[in-house]
Amino acid sequence: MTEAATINRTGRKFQQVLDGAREVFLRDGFEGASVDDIARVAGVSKATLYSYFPDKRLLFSEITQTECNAMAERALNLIDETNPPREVLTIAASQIVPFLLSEFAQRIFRICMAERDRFPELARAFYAAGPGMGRQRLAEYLELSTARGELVIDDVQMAAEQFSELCKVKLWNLAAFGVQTEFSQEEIDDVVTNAVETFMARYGA
Amino acid sequence: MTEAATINRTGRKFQQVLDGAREVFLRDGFEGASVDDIARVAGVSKATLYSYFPDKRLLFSEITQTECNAMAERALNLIDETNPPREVLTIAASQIVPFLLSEFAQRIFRICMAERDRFPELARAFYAAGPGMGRQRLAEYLELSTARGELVIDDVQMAAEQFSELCKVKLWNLAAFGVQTEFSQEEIDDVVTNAVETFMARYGA
DNA sequence: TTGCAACTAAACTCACCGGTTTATATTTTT
DNA sequence: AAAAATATAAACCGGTGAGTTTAGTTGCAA
Repeated sequence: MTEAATINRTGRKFQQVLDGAREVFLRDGFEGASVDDIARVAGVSKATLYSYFPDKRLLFSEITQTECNAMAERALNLIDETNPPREVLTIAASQIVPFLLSEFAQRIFRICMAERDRFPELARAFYAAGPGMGRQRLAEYLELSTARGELVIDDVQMAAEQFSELCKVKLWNLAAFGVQTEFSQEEIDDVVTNAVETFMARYGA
Repeated sequence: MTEAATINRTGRKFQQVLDGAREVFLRDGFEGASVDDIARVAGVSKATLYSYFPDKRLLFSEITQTECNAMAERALNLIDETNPPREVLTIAASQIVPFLLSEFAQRIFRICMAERDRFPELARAFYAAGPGMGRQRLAEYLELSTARGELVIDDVQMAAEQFSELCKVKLWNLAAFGVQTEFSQEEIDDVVTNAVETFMARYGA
């Protein structure tokens, strides 16, 4: 007994269900999304949906985990370690800032916050795959660059955190609180250059 | 006609309702809180509650607006402008960091994120009363200190934002994503001194 | 004492939602 | 073509939650 309550991935319309669930969950969050709505958007009957997934929670976990992995993948291929720090950091910031402001990153972040009590694992997984991974990657570069004598850093983890945080200045709060949703290239560049400038003022060789 | 659907503040137990609603909303958020539960915690019948507030939404707005104003009040009396920047900023950061990590600030933030689509005004009001107000206050000090020649800042708004953001390093993310909830004085001091150090490296005279 | 206003508990309406079942139809396999 | 697997619509179940109604109680003021 004790049915494993697992996911049945064999059906013809499995991918349709995933796609529909992704759309609705990203739009409405966990509580906000109704299973009927997901089935309708997926172009599938509710019974079919339930023949793949034992319940709503597992469907939600599946979607968000997939999304987190996809994000980690994207975040990984950002840094070219051969250039001098100022250049590397400027390029990195130029990619980090718009990503942090993207509809996608903002949605996922909000869902994590909203469902943190219901799904503590979700927020933690997102942290590990997203901000945590990015900072780790950055810390490795800073370590290398310090060894080369290009930077002077005693605590690379702290330095990496500070740089990430400097990338959130101004615009991220505006986006998160819904005060402003569109950002000009000038606004972004301003944040990027100031992040690099402040970072280099402290850690530049 | 078109009943104003307004709040009736005259009843004897009005304050009880507010107190109960504050507790339950802060604990469970908007969707998570049931009106029955609020009435029970407030020690009041549901009919009485509905004789004060036309609906749940308005009750929620009332509570959160009150909370935001209270927070703005607290945040205002932080800075003593007569001391040198390094000291002022260290003291400010020492108060800002623990506040950002407090159960209260975290709860309100999460509720704002969770209900951003349902109550866009709520998140914006919180931003204006909280982060926005704090940064404005800090910017004024930086302006003053720059005029005195103690600091060298061309864009004080940007500098204020950077300092606030440096206060969020490491610990705030851990708290927001539920990875860690308790923080030692050492962890906090580490963030504070590094925030001040980095800030002064860029903007110190 | 009477009358009135606030309050109460409890039952009730109505809508929605997660999940199941049923009876039928379509595809795929043999 | 027959059998087996898969999908379907629609009805259904049990539960919950917002908001209303009702019938009765408390307390105060004239």
